Amino acid sequence: MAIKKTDVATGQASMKQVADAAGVAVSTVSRALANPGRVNEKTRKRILEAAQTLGYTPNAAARSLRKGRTGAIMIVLPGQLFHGASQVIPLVLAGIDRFLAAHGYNILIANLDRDESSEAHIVNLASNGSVDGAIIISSGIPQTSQKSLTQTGLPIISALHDLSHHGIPSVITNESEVMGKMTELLAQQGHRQFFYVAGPQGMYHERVRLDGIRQGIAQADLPAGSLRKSQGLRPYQEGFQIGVDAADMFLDFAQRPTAVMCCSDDAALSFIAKLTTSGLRVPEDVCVVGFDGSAVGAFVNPSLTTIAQPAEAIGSKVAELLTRQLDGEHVPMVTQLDSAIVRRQSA
Amino acid sequence: MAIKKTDVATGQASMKQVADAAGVAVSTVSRALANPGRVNEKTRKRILEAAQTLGYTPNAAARSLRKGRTGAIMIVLPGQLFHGASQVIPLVLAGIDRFLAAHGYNILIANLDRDESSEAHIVNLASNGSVDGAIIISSGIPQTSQKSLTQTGLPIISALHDLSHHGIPSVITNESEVMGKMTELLAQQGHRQFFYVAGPQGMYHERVRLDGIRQGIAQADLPAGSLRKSQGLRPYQEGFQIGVDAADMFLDFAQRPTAVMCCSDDAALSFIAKLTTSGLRVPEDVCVVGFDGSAVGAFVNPSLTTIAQPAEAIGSKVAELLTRQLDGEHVPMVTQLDSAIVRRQSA
DNA sequence: GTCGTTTTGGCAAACGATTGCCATTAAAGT
DNA sequence: ACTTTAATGGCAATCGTTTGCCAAAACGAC
Repeated sequence: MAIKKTDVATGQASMKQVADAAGVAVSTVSRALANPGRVNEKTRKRILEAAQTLGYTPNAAARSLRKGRTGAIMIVLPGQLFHGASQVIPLVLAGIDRFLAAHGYNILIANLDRDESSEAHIVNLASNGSVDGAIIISSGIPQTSQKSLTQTGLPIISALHDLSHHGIPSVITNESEVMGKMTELLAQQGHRQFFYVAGPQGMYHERVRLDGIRQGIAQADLPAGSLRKSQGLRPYQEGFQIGVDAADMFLDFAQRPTAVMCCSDDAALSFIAKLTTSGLRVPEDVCVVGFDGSAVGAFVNPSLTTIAQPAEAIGSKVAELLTRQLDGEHVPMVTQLDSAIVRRQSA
Repeated sequence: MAIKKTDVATGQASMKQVADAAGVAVSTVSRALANPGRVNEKTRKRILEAAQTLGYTPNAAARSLRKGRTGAIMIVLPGQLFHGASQVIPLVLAGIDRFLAAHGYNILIANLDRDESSEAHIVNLASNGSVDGAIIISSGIPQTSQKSLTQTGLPIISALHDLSHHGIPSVITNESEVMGKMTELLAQQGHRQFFYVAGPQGMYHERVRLDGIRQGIAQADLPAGSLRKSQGLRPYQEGFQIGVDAADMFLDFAQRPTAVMCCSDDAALSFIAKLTTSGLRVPEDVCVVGFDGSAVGAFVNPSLTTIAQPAEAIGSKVAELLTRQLDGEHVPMVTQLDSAIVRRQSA
């Protein structure tokens, strides 16, 4: 603490220094910068010049301490990100980023993983005033043994997962409906036996997509037994292994289904690769459809029929809802956007 | 400002409230929490209990204002992230995250894009005291018309790009050497004409990799004219289009090269797809190798020969160097880690 | 019981910005 | 010229922590 007040070499310039340089009080500097009309245009210009010369940047900690807001939004990711070809999460992020940046918010990515320490970190960020709101992407509510994110009182919106029953406004897609439509389409093409390459059992997406398939099968007047599924022991991040495991199971069937629907494009790609290696032809012998609409799907052989979610739109919608909530508006508990079937060679 | 000091309903509990509840002064609470030995074990226990009951979490803004440090490290991404199958950046991130989390730092992802406003945002974060250090991943130095990141005085480390000539310690791989080795390997297999599917012209990676290929060609006693290359008009993010464009060029050659090396796996995948569609066989007619070691490469047909960078190791190394620099240690300007050739079917 | 030493806890000053309130000055109205 | 009103700038409190310094209390040695 031997540093003198007037020390200029200490990296950043403070408002005090700008004030001294311009010959005014700090309060005037503050107003000149934030409150356009409040200070005489002439002094204001002098202050701006001084700030410019000193390379002044307002200190974030001091500002948010005083204002009680930080202008930052926390993004909670589903964890162990990006281990496949799927681009859904990055695109959602891009949508969020675009909207929030345009509205003067910063985004703060809270986690790259979802282990115990990450959960603690997330809840802590929410509790210690680092952020003004949170967006949960495609996952459940972060919580530690002590406290859950909802208990922090922070405004939260969920993307891709329906968490409305926990009181969290959610932006989701009609994935159930689209899966049903896809099933009907395949049935119309003459398929009678279906196989679903499942993601992690019991997860939200799995429940609703499976529901959709079952409805599609009923709609096509086929027996419920027309659908078989893989076990669903792995998380989405292990998409390629999901496909490989499922292919092993598939190849062992005495009577093989002819239409295969996968929980992700990653799973579909490795599933197809394994089938091809075993001498089966896609789509001649077996039709395979993915899920996600990954860009890579257009550049593989055969190109991949899949379901594309409006990922970027979901992102900006979620961001919009959060900012509206921060402004005290009331937002709908469920917002639904439409996914689309992308028809290519594999089905 | 009509809120009374004693107002408890205001969300977060403050240290003052904990102090009151425990019947001590705030300074004692602070010491009890941070400075184990400094306060009597009995009062300490009472304070911890009070904190627990009130759900106290120290305010981040206040703490960092006082301490002058935030405990956060800024990550600068190369922009428009993750539009292909490459996993390099995410893996580097994972490595960074693991190391920094273990050492008590938070990570703050500064940008998802790299446009003008992102650059400004990055420089601003560095200037306003939000972070203690920065890691630049595979890109140049962020700068606005006013100020560059280096001028903020913030400790910086670079990953994947060699920025040592700007005074920034850098962790890179031997990509030049490996490309040379790969070229020699192909020459040994009998290939005499090479084609390089180029990334954005003039970029660091492009220069060193091309150098490596040229050296490999010289090493194999082949004329410099054995190497042709595509134009390199697109950024890495448009990897699939890079491959498609290059394939168009390739197919137009009167005398086609038989060995193709690509700047990314994305480019290799779409290049192969286009060739296959045009009736060429890989690897029988043309050998193709990628770059990145993407997971998807093992699950396509033919599976992709590629070069895998030690991405996660790079991440943790970069993080380690930064923490050491923050502790006042001197760190080497260049650290090099080894990439490896992954031999699969496409070459 | 006295004196010296070590614990232990509190006071108050920072950190850097924002903002309510007041004093001064300038402009306008009569 | 005198009063009223508006414009302008400064003082000082405040946000929630951390920490140097000091005083009180506890302890030990004699």
